[in-house]
Amino acid sequence: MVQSSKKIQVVPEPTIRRMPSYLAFAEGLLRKGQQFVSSTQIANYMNIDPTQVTKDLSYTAIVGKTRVGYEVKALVEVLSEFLGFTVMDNAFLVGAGSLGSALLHDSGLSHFGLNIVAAFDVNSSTIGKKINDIEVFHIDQFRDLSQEMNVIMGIITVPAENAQTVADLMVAWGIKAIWNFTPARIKVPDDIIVQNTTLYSNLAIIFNKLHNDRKETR
Amino acid sequence: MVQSSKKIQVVPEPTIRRMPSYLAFAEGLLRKGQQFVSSTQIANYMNIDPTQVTKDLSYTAIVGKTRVGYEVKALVEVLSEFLGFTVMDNAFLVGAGSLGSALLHDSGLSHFGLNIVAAFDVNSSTIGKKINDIEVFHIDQFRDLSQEMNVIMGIITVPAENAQTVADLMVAWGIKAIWNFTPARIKVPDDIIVQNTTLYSNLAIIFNKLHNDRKETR
DNA sequence: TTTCATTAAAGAAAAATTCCTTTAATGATT
DNA sequence: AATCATTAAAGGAATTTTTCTTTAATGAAA
Ligand SMILES: NC(=O)c1ccc[n+]([C@@H]2O[C@H](COP(=O)([O-])OP(=O)(O)OC[C@H]3O[C@@H](n4cnc5c(N)ncnc54)[C@H](O)[C@@H]3O)[C@@H](O)[C@H]2O)c1
Ligand SMILES: NC(=O)c1ccc[n+]([C@@H]2O[C@H](COP(=O)([O-])OP(=O)(O)OC[C@H]3O[C@@H](n4cnc5c(N)ncnc54)[C@H](O)[C@@H]3O)[C@@H](O)[C@H]2O)c1
Repeated sequence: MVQSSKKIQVVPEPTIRRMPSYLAFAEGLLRKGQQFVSSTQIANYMNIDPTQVTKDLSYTAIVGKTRVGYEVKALVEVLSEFLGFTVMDNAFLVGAGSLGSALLHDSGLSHFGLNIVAAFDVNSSTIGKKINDIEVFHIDQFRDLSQEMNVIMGIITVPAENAQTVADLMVAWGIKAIWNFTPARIKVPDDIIVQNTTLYSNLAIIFNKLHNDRKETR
Repeated sequence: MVQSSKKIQVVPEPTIRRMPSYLAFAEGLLRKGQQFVSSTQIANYMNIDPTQVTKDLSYTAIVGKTRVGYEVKALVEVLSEFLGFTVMDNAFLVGAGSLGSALLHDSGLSHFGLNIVAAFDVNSSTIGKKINDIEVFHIDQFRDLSQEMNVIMGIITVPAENAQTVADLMVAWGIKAIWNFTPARIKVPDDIIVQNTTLYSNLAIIFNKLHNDRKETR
């Protein structure tokens, strides 16, 4: 079948999912001063097949050296670049509750290219406060701020029943991607990217394995 | 090919991943008083193919009625049961920092069958406190408590560099499954179930789509 | 210098997953 | 009562992803 625009994204999603872990591993090796790392080593760390690693890495610019492996420093650079972690993207977070606060606290996000510039809520007890130096505004101020700052991503951490309302708001003010942490599935125009992160799916997988006495890592 | 022990887990992992969202949707309909729901409706909500829904649901006990769909009440019950959300499992959480606290606050977990009975940390400023009625102990008290309580799962929310230490501890005290929120990949015996939940993978997927001007939901 | 073992890379095969097609059932409409 | 349209279910095709196999390169060891 001829696919015109779909051919753009050739990198399999599972590959992209694994890459941040490759990166984290490589960064660790870099700190320890290791110069080269083989696909076998990475595969062993990840509990996957070595050819999976080479295939995944073949999507990036890096080339390995036979009998030696990949240069750790180059690997870190190439993966960071490839994953878009080197350019900072600005984001708004809506719902500065338990999960929202945790994300605001997470320095890992800024390390991986995401800069949360402001948070929003409706609860007067949190509005006006600063969480990890990020101010919490009332949701009504959303408009003014999104214009000023160059914000392309919205993070939704409100209760599930309010997810759609918040999503609509985000779309209205020109946000391009939404990271949705609620179990609710939101409806947005086709050109808006939505990434649903449902923690409970992971729970379901664990329970399934537990009840079937299985022993996989993945 | 003949598969002896591997045949036990016949349910595809992607199916299990989708099920909690079906459940959340069905629960919403139940609250609204809707009696039946068709695969088309569910698929529309999830932005997937309707046959995917029927195939997924075919792994459970529920049978749909032609021209009507699935009974919402039965669907909720069957999915909850199937996903193991009806039996409560006890868990320990180690690392009562930002993310750990968020999880301790999350009532969704107990709704989905996970009961965090105690938290552990090394930071004296949090030890002794209660987060959402769950007490934070010093990590050294881990042993005594895991014996007393019937704890089968360990949740790791410490900094990545301490993940392995904590995992070793959890294994030593008989925990059967580990839910690992750090980007580090931990090494455990084969019979221990590990579920890695790396939020940064989701970030990588968003960035990839953003940079390729794609427009998928998934 | 020669042999050996380890490795990346590429391509093929296998497996898993999704998507499509067909069939039969049945509530709603006429 | 007859027709129509919607739906679940089952099977198979297509696609995607993983795993296996082969090849060539090269550092280390003999
Ligand atoms: N806490 C967790 O660890 C966790 C885990 C998995 C999923 N989640 C999901 O994340 C979401 C949030 O969970 P939480 O535990 O942080 O809940 P929470 O109640 O602690 O926080 C929600 C926040 O959103 C705010 N809010 C509500 N409606 C709003 C609106 N329309 N606009 C702006 N702000 C609004 C509330 O004032 C509150 O501060 C839920 O959907 C939950 O299922 C949370
Ligand atoms: N905060 C987030 O939203 C977020 C998002 C994605 C991933 N993560 C990951 O989750 C992990 C924790 O992140 P965080 O933001 O909660 O960090 P944090 O620093 O807020 O919390 C870590 C906690 O672990 C405790 N700790 C450290 N070593 C310990 C040990 N050996 N035993 C027991 N407790 C110990 C610390 O005292 C601290 O309270 C990190 O690996 C991070 O990458 C966090």
